[in-house]
Amino acid sequence: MSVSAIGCALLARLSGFGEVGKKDADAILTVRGEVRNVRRLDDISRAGEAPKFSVVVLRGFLQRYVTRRDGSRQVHAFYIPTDAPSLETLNVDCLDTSLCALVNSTVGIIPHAELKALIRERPNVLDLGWRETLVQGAMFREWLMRNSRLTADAAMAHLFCEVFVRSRAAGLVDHNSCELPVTQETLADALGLTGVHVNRTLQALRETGLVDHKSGRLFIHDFKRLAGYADFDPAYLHLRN
Amino acid sequence: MSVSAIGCALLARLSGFGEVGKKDADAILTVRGEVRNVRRLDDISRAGEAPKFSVVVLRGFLQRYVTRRDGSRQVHAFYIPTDAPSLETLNVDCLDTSLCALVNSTVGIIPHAELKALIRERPNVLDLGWRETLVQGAMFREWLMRNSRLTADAAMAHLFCEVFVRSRAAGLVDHNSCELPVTQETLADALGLTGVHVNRTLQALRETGLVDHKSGRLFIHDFKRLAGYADFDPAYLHLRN
DNA sequence: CGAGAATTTGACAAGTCTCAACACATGTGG
DNA sequence: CCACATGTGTTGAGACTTGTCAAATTCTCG
Repeated sequence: MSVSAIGCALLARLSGFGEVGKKDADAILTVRGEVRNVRRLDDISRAGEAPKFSVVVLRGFLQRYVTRRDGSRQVHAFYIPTDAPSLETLNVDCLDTSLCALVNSTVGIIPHAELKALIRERPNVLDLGWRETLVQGAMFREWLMRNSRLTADAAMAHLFCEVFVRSRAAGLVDHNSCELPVTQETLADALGLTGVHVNRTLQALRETGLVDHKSGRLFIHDFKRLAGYADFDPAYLHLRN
Repeated sequence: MSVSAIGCALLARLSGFGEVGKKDADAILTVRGEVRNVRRLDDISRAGEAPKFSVVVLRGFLQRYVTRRDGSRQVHAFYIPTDAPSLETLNVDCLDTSLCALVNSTVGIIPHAELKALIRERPNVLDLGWRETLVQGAMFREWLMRNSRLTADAAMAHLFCEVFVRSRAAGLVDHNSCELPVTQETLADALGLTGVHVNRTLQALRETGLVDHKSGRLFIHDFKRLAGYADFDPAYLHLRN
């Protein structure tokens, strides 16, 4: 059995929120797929297309987004290594969102045919895929709450908490900081704000001393108080432990 | 074979966005479950609980929501007859949202044990459940965009379009109107606005002559122009035809 | 070093919220 | 049938948050 990097990332993700049996794990680990490098701002898939593959992030940082007719943009999710942004597209005819890299990244491309073969062999994997979709749904709901109910400063703090907790779960936190390689403009697209207002809000958060974001990195100086500031509760991420 | 009302609704829902094979359909139709009447504002399940059953709406109107510590509320979705709000809870340990009725309603309660038996017998049903979860995810994303990017009037028009299109797909539209039995306060909880502002916004929409909402019913006088007003594109609902 | 991108700043406009009061409908008990 | 309580819808005035626009500054990278 030859273990692939893609299989490795996929297994890390799927076992993040549920027990994965030995045989299923072995099958997942041998997923072949194709490793692809994507450059910053390259689209991996586009709204309107028919999906032909699913994606696992191996390195870098992606976002899922839509561009509206008037040019404004809404970011729906950020994806860090081991995330599987489009597992669910296996079941859909036409994509309604786009996926792009926010920094040069490496992704695993898993053709739907291969995914289907894996599921045929190990039906439990279907459960895991469903569960992954469901957890992403919970995250969308939290983003909805965040952008609808929180003021700009609390919303930004809340988003920072999410990125930090998910990075920690993926083993990507170094001391008290993690990657968040986005511009303030992108942050604005995620939070439903303006670039200008994000700038001012970030300055305000900076002054609290709880958190900072610079040169594409997030520095959490006091997670507990930041979580309190944002009323952040990680339950919706459905992480184990 | 004895066809149940619950099975009927479930099949209507699942076949709404994908072909369902004959044998699968037959199996779904015989789902037993339990028919339950719930009164207005009764919770069917609550955030924090461990889920034990899934739900199909047979009659009435439900919402999925969270209440925040400060008392504010975010509605994540409205559910009309044939919707299956919590199919996906089959795979989750702890609910992160609550489900309640907004008018006296009748729901089908399907114990997880029975659902699991159905899936064991007809594995394709798993696919359908996954797909249902995925479509709901697409809806959450659209709600996120709506509340983040649209002004109050466009957002309200957009929500009205969604309710109307989904009601039409479920065969619940009478001439040019459908049920939307919610107070302005509830509308505010869904749109991320204040009750007061919803009131004023609704008046503004009323004056356009495109749409009205009164005594729990939505009247669409000119769907096409309303959709234009809100830049509404139903693709995200993934309805067939 | 230069060019383009990203961040920062200021002044002002617009959208939405807050609070408080009032109007209207509904249903209940007397 | 009335009196009343309650929930819902409506209105007004003023405050606050966020957006808009335009320019200046700093950063990044070839």
